[in-house]
Amino acid sequence: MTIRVRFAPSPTGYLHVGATRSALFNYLYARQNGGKFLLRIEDTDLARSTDESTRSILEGLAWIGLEPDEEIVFQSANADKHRAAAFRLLDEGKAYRDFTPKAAPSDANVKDAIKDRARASQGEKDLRNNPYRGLSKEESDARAGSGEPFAIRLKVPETGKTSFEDGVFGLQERGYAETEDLVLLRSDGHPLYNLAVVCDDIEMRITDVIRGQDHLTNTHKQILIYEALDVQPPKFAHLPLILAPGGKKLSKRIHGEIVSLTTYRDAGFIPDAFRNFLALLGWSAGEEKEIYSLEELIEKFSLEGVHRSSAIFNYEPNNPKRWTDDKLIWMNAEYIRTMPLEQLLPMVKIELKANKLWREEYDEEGEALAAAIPSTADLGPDGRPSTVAIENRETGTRNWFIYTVDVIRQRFFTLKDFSSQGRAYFSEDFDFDQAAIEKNLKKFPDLQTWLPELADRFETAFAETSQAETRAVASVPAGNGAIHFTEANIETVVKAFTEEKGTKLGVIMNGARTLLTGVAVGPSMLTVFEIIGLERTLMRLRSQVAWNAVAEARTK
RNA sequence: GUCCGGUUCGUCUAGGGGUUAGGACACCGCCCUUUCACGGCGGCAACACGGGUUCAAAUCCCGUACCGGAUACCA
Repeated sequence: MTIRVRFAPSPTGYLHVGATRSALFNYLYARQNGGKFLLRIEDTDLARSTDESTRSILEGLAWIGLEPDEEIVFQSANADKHRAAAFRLLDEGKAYRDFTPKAAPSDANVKDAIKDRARASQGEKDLRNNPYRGLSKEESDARAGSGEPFAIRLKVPETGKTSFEDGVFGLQERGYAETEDLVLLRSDGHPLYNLAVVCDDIEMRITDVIRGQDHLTNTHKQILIYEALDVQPPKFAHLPLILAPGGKKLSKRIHGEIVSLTTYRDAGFIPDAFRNFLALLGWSAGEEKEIYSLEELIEKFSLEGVHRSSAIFNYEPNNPKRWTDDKLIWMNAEYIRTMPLEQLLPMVKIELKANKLWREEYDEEGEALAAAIPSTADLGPDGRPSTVAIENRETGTRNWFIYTVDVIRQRFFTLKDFSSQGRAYFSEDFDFDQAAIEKNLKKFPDLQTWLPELADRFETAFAETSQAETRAVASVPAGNGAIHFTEANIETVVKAFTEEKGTKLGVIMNGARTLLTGVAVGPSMLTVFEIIGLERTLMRLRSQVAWNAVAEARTK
C-alpha cells in the first residue's frame, strides 16, 4: 500500500514553526517511503479562518520546499459528507441526539474555564450520564421533528479502552471512562474537528498520521470514530512539542512573530538552513553530524529517531544578536558560506534588488546567476569550499559580482548582511559604523592626511593604465610590466608607503578599511581594494565624510 | 482535579547495565592574521531526587519532585 501522509493546518494565522516541523517530518516520511505528502486546510472554524492565512501557509511551505503532491483539500468543502457521517452513526444507534441547550460561552479564558469545570465535576465523574444518551429513538425523532435543536454525540461504550501503537510514544491506552461522549455535530449543524478529521483522512486514504503531541488524546477519540464507522484506523505518530525558553508551548499568541516561518524568510534565512535546523529539533539520526541536505534527511529520517521529550527553541527578544536560536543563526551562516554559489547568487540578487543595490550588469551576457560556476565546488585543503577562482573580474561585471559575493559571504550570517554590512561594495551611499571610526580612525589622527596621500600614491602607481585600459587588460597577469590594480601590486605600494610613514601595516589597512567599507570587519584589505576598484578607492580615501564624524565626536 | 507524556552540559543532542558520559551551538583561552570571521588546538559545563534489583545503574524497576500536553457544541 502506498504511504499517504498529510499536513493539516488550520488557517488561523501564519505558518507556525512547530507546524512547519510537523510538515517536514511528514514530508520526509513520505519521500523516504515513496509515498505522497498531502495538504489539507482545516478551515471548519469559519469565524477564525482567513484566506490570507491560507495564502501565508502556502507561501511558507513553498519557501521551505514542502509542496504537496496532490491538490489541496479544503475541509470546509466536505462539511456535507461529515454531516452525513454523523447522521449515519445516529441511524445506526452509535450516536445520539443531545438536546441539552448549548452553554453560553464563558467570558473567561477558555482554557481556564475548561480546567475549572473539569476540576469542579471531579466527585461524580461519569462521562456516560448524559440524560439523552438513553432516550428512545421515537422520542428523540419526535423532539427533533418538532424543531428542537440538538447536537449529535458519539455513544462511547461503557467499558473497554482504546489503544494504539504510537510511532514515537509506543503503546498508548485509554479507558473509555476517560473519554466523554464527544460531540460530532454541533446544534447549528456544523461538524466538529474530530469527526471532520477522521472523515477526511478516510477519504484521502491517509495511511499514517504524523502530528503534534497535543493531539495525543484526540487520537483516542478519533479511533472511537473510526471504529463506529467500521474503518481500520491509520497508523499514528506524535511529535514532541517545541517549547519557548520559559518552557511553555511555543504559541503565536504569547510568543509573537518568533513562531512565524515568514519571520525567518524575511530576516534573510536560507530555506535549506532553516529546514536543517528544524529537522534536528526533536529528531536525531544518532550520529555526530549537523549539516544535512534534503536528500540525506530523506534517507536518514525515522520515527524511532524522534524524541519523546520537547525541545526548547531559544531566543532573546531584546537581544539583536540572539533574537532567535543561536544554532539556527550559526547554521544559516554555515550555509551562506558553503552552499554552491549558483544557489546563493539568486537569493543575493533578490536581497540587493529589494534595497535598490542591484545592477543589471551583474546579470549580463545572458548568463543566469544560477548557471553553474566552475571551481566553486572545489574544496580547500581543510575540506571546506575554497573561494571561487574567476578571472576577468572587472568592477561592475557579472564576474566581479560573483567574486565579490563569494569573498564577502565568508563572514555573513543572513542574506540581510549583503545589503547592510556589505552595502559599500554595491553603493556609494553607505554609513560609517561608529565603532569602526573609533577603533581605526580616531586613534590615529595622522591617517587624515596619510590616507589621501595613499590615494595619490595609488593614482601615480596605477596611472599607466587608464580605467578603460585597465578593463581591457585586466586579465593579463601582473608582472609583465603593466601595473594593474591587483592584490600583489597593491601590496607592494601599500607596504612601501607604510614603511615610509614609519607605522604599522595594520594602521593603514584598517584606516583604509573603514573609509572604503564603513565597517571594521571584512575580507583581506588587499582583496577589498581590488574589489572596490581603483576609481572608488581613490574617491573614498580622499573623502572627508568619516573624518567629519571624528571631528564631531571630538567637539562633543 | 484527572488522564497522558517527559527530565543527560545554558541550548540542541549521542549513549541505554562496566565510557575519562561523546558531539554541536553559545561562552572563554591560544594559534593563524592588516580587521573580523573561517579554520586548528584547548577549556568551562550535564545524567532531577530517593529507594530498589545487580559484583556493577545515567542506563532496568518503584516512588517523589518538577515541567509540559490534554481535558470545548475550538482546531
